[in-house]
Amino acid sequence: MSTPYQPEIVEKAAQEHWADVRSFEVSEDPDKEKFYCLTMFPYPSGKLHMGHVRVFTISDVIARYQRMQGKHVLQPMGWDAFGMPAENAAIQRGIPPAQWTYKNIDDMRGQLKRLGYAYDWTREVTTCRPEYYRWEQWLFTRMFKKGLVYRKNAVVNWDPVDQTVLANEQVIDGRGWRSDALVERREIPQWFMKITAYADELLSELDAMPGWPESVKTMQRNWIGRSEGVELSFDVAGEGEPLTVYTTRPDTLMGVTYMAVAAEHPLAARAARDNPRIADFIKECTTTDAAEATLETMEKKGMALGISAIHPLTGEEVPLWVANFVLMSYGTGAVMAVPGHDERDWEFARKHAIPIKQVIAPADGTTIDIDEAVFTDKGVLVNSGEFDGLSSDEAFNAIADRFEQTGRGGRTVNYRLRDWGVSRQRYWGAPIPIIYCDDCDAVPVPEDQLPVVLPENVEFTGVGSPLRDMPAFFEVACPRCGKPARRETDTFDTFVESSWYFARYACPDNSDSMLDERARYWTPVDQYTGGVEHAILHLLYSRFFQRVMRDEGLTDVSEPFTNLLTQGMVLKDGAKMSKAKGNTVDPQELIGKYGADTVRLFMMFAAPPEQALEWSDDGVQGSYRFLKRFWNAVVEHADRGPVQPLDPDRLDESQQELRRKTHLTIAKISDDIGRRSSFNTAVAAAMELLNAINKFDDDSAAGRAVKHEALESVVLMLSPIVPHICHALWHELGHRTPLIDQRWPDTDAAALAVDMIEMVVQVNGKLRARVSVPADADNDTVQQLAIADDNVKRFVDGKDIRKVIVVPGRLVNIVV
RNA sequence: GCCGGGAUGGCGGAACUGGUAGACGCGCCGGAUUCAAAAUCCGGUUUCCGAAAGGAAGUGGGGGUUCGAUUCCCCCUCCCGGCACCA
Repeated sequence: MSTPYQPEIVEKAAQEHWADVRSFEVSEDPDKEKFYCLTMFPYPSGKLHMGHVRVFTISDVIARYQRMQGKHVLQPMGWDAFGMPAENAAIQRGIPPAQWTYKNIDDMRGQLKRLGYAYDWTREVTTCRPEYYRWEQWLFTRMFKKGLVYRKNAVVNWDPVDQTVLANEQVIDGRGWRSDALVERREIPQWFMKITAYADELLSELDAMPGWPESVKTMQRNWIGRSEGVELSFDVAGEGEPLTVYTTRPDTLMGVTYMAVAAEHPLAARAARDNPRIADFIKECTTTDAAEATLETMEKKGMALGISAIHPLTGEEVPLWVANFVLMSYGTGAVMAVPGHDERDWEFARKHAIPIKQVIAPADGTTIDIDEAVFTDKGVLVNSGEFDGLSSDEAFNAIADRFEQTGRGGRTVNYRLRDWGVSRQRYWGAPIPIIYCDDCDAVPVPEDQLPVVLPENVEFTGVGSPLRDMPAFFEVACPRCGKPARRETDTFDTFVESSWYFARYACPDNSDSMLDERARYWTPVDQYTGGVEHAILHLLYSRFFQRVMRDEGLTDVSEPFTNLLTQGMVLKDGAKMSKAKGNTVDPQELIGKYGADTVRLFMMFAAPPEQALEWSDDGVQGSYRFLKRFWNAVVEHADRGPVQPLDPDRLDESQQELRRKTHLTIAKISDDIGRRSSFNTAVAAAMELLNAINKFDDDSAAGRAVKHEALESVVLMLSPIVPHICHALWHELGHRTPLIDQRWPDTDAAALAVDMIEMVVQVNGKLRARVSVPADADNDTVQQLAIADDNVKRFVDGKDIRKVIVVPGRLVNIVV
């Protein structure tokens, strides 16, 4: 009786072997082709969840596959350890955020090890450690000196009851999640990084990134939102300062019938001084959260200010409105409104009985009724005086020229992208290295005083940051003049840590500089894998930081991630697994029941990596069943003793057939994993081959040799996905050297050759027969064979053959 | 609201460049084994008509291009991700 499959024993043995010989620890070797395989590092939230298991397994399969291709593979792991959940846990359980975080990291590291991932644990990075975040503090001070960071007022969600700033996530239906108070938009001074200085480069380089999904590049392009337009100024009656607006459609300028400013705009404030209704309206506008989705979906409201702007071309007066959909943080906080040719302006004008003027007519000469429907396409100018008859594009230039000549505006390039606000009014983050001095203003902390260490043993109440109650932290001397000064108590956005960790894995132990020569060897990341929810922010900030580091002379690399794979979520009952929904499945439990390999196999088999994966308990059992069949097939074969060497020239037909299947499968799986990242079909192909092996009943010496080759191939090809069972089965097949050091199998082209192929015959596009034809038959022969088929005759006889299409090797379509 | 993605048997999915729709797995049905059950093994399984051979329909809905469309184009519905302080 053979040994049954016992995952716990098999997996322990494999993991001990990898640990003993330090299989995954790598150092720089310029003679070898490197492959840097990285997963978006996890937030240490407590325990591993299925989403983690999925993304880490995908990455591990790629890393192990590349290693078998002979690459020198680095796969590190670390912790995105700052963030709000630690503060929440601290409030709920009275544990300091640091203590909670370190405990979670220890738990999750243990779970990762049990899953057998090929990580170089000597490079582990934890972002809440001063030895990590000191370098982003250092880079911030460098950026300060270059003018790449600056301070300005910016909007936050203010909870008037708890007297705290809330994250967008903490605002539920416009109310604070704990206080239930209506949230207000409030402006406070915050630090910004000038990502817009890199907008052009971040945009144009996307064209040279074939390794990224088109969808992600499109999202980034749209997010950066480069537009070419015209900036023009309107005089305001009774005001010295003109009102400047930006438009991409200066051709519609003659159709302006009103203008709108943001609630926070000085002109709105002026009008509110002697009009309490306007003051109330402005108050109402700021009683909302700051999320763009909220502002874009709420009812469009506005109020006339009783102030007029002067149309810069006609001199006519147009009324000025304050509107809740105009944002102070976008552009100038003011827009010109052309209701005839802009959807939102049209609806607003209809609602408030503002005149709608048609100034663009369709280019094809059709007439339209502008009071019935808005017309947003480009066309030909009408009702526009001297510009009548020009096309929209001609008018764009004519009007832009006019403003440039009069000095009242001109062509500008505008970006939707805004500078990155990095200040957070929270405790559990990296301190922003700034000291405020009454005389010297904001002074960056000098390099020799870094890091600014976050005190870890704190009393955490949840109302405001504890740093504000710690004079020992914030009472400092001004680094420039030595007078008493105050340290910044805001911390960095946690996206700052995740914007450069990938580079730090190359040299996590360097205490003298942010990066060193080792980073030049390992970066850029060859394969980056993570959730599609990071398609814009994290990936764009990382691309920005990489360039800042480049311009600081730390690296020559501009793009941090050469190839990107965005994996889908893990769902159960059609919804994302989450504690709140109570539909989570604990990976630990499943590993205990079936072993890590079964969980890994199911994750890779159940869905393509980019798509959402629907959890299925039955599916996991199916994966377990497959591994048992796999185990038994190899063990039973091995139990029959050693095999003779394979002689490919002396095989009978069924032996040739199995050998052909083996090499077809090698070609298929190599392509699926290596080129397509299509792991689910790779597993399916391996299952098919194993089914063929199990049906192959031939105990002759040649038969056993063919079977041996087939089983070895399956073991090698499944090893990136289920490395533990394959490690054991490789030994079972008689090998002394461990599987982890084996190369990927090669396809033998000679084994793929066939004499006859099956072709499909269609009549008028409908499948009518299958015919067997010689592989080298020409089109005429194929056509004759197809028409000779009895069932084909039934549909062709008595009709005229109009056309015959032969797709070589595939099908014949007879059109009658 | 805006940007990106998705929809295929009872279920997860396959069909890669416009060329056999439903690979592989789950579930279910039937059989073998068993005192019995579990486990395992063998066979079947899109729907409808038919004993079968075979035929008809069929990839979210509507239209179009093509000898041929799950695949390309237009319109629509629903679902998911992101929207700058969740990570």
